[in-house]
This record gives sequence, structure tokens and C-alpha cells, in this order.
Amino acid sequence: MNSSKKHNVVIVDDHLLFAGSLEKLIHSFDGFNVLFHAKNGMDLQHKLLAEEEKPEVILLDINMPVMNGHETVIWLSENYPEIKVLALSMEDDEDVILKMLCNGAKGYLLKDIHPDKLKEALVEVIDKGFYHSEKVAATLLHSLNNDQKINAPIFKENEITFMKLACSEMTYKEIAEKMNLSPKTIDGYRQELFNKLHIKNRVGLVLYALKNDITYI
Amino acid sequence: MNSSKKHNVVIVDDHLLFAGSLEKLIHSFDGFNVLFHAKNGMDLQHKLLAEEEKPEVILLDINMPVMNGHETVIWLSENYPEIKVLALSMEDDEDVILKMLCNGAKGYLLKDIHPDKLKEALVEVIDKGFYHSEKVAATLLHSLNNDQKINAPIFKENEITFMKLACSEMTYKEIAEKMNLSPKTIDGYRQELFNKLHIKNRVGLVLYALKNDITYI
DNA sequence: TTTTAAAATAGGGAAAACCCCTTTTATGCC
DNA sequence: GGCATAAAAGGGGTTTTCCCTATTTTAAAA
Repeated sequence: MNSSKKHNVVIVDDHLLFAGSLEKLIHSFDGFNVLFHAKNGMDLQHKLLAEEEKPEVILLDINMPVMNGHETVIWLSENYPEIKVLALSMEDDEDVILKMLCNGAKGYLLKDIHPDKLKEALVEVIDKGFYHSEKVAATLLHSLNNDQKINAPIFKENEITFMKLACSEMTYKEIAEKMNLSPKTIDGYRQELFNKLHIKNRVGLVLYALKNDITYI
Repeated sequence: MNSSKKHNVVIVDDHLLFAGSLEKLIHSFDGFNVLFHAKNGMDLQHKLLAEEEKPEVILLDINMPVMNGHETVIWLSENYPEIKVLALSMEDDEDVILKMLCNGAKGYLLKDIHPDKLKEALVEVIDKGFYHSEKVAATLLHSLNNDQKINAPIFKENEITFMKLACSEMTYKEIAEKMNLSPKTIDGYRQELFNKLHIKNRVGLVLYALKNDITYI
């Protein structure tokens, strides 16, 4: 800590109960003050513009309705780059963490951390400018090492469209019509995907698409 | 409130940060004390058995690893029926709410409620023996009125097994073998389900099964 | 024991899915 | 233009799915 004045924090989380509780916790930390909380990114925008005093740190939930953590952190790094954002989330999904950090978050906290860690994170992000818990660091390291994306198949635009449409009751003929292609071309896409994904039939394709969120549903 | 002594509360939630923050919040309430917290149902069992003093109220998260809220509330109502359980959850899924209340929870709180509501709920569950927020009450009412379950199809055991197996790359013939039935019987199940569910083909069946969690996956 | 209803099974045929192999068409590059 | 390459389309055949319409088996009810 390099100042005697209290550090202002803002909480952005749609779970009021959590936000409210978190506020109590942060108030119990020496040298920290909660300026206000916001229900989502949109709410934060309004309140930041209205509020004279700006926070040093924003604790930002990722899963929110209206305007989620990703969009919010992008907006923040464009409009208030001096405010340090600590992302707060349930899941330790590698892609999500990477996305948040790439978009400008200074740290990533999992909601299952010990309350003491939060204080540690707040102090560190103010002093050093960033904070990364062991678990998140480990997750990132893991994602760099055995990077699944290397073996992950790459799809062409049409293949993705086809896959999405295959997750419906349409016949291949109907899918062909919808995509303005010959049924034979669709037949080709199908075969190509079956080979790529090591699947045997359309059910396999549907299961793959749903598991990987390649879907209109 | 009918006693001057502090009311003991226990928090069960795998999100340490939330649990810790919530503790601060509850401590700030007049007349309430947090006895301890537990990471999941299993942890709660051990701590309840070890601890001399029992809580009046347990705030119980539903989504937990190891032993979730459903299993825990059943165990609690069998072993500590005098402890009042307030279920705590993100989602206002009707089925989940109903299940928790049927299994003995005295109330259901959504995590996006205002902190003041939590105090209200704690006071009420101690005084009246139950608490239901407007939103949950409305949700339940809604579920009773336009009860989807009335039109919801009822499945026979074999139909369910078949549906689960259909969500795989097995052919109907292979499914028949697995179920020790004639392929023609499977053909009958298929047709029956297609009619019941107003679907046209196996993809429709897979989508239905996955949407309704009728699955081994 | 007969009756009856539901579950299981069958036959047969059309449509769709699946598969391999070839040809045409589009596209970029020297 | 000539050439390589990939995408699109076609030929033709097997298997699986789909959808009728019966018949047999099973088990419960009368």
C-alpha cells in the first residue's frame, strides 16, 4: 500500500446478495472503501459517468445479463484505462480467462477463493498493477502446454453453417436448398466432417456441435 | 424475533469468497451469528457432527460439487429436522425450486436478491418457520397455473432407456441388441415417441432428449 | 378360464442417410 | 493462358431410417 487515503473499489455483479456481502467484506479490509455497485456493464457506464469520484479498482463479474464482463472490460479499457479491472467468475474456463485478460483485465479471481486472497489481490493490483492467483496461472500454463487447439479441427464457414443446420429436423436435401447448394455438395461436407471428427453418423455430428456450441439453438 | 440470544446460522457454499462475504453481511445483522461454513454437503455433515452447538438456520447453496443441495437437504431433514434450511441459488428454475421445497427446505432465495431481503428471510424463517420471496412465489404459482407437466408426455421406462441410447452413434439394431429386444420393437418405440413428441426424425429425438436432460451424456 | 388391453414383434416398402469414386467448376498463381 | 488446387456436383450402390399395417405374446382383469 503506498497511500494513507482509502482505495475506492466498485463492484459489478448482478447478484445483489453477493455484491452486498462482498461490500461488507471489503469494508472490513484496512484501507479499502466501496464506492458503489452496479448490476451490469450498462449500469456501470451510467454510474461511472454520473459519479464524480472514480474507483481505482473494479471487481467485475463475467456472467451478467444486459452487458457482460467481456463487453464491459473492453469498454472500460477504452474509456477508463487507468481503472484496474479484476475479473470475477465461477468457472476457470481457459478461453474465458484468456479473453478477459486479452481485453484488458488486470487479474482474474475465481469465486471460490478464500476471502483473504481477495485482499491480497486488491493490494497487489494496486501496487504491482496486476494479480494472478496460482490456480489461474496454472490453468493458463496448462492451456499453453497441452493446447487442445492444436489438434482441434478447423472448420470452413460452410461447414459450420451446415453443422448448425444439421442440428435440426431438416433433411440433407432441405439443408442443401437452404444453403443454395447441391445435395451432393452437402453430402461432401457431411463426409468430410465425419472423417475430421471421427464420427459415424448424423447423431454424432449433432452431439459434437451441441457440445462445442456450434449451434443456432 | 422472539429471543435476545443470537441466532446461529451456518453457510454451505463452495464459493469461499461468497461464503466469507455473506458471513460479514450476516454479522452486520442484529441478532445473528455465523457458526461456521462448509464447502459442501459432505463437509457440513462432518462439521455438524463435530460441532457441539447446532445452528437454527442453514443457508444452503444448491450447485455444489461432492454433495449438492438436493442430497444435503434430504440428509438434513432426516438427521436434523429442527434445523431450518434456506436454499440459495442462482437460477429460478421451477423444477429445482419445487424439488428443494419438497425435500424439506423452508425457503428458497435467489442470489440476486437485495441484502436486506436476506435479513427479512432469516427473521421470517425463524419466526414463522418458512420464507418465500415474491419472485419465487410467483414462479411457483406460474408453474402451477400453466403447468407444462399436464401436457408433458409421460414416458415408459423402456422409452427413456431407448431415448438415452438414441443419443449416441448406435444404430437402432445395436440399440435393440443392447436392450435385448427385437429391432422391430425399437422401431415401435421410435414411432411412438415421434408421434408423442411431434418430431420427424432421430435428430429431433436427440434434441428433445438433450433439452430435457434425458441422457447418459 | 376366457377376455382384453398393452407390449412386443413382423413384413414390406419408400425415403433418407451413408459411402466411394469421378467429373466439373471456380480460384489463385506463375 | 496454363497449371495446381480446392470446392462443388454427380453417378451409383448399400445400409439405415422411417412408416405403414398386421400378428403374436404377455399379463392383468373379469
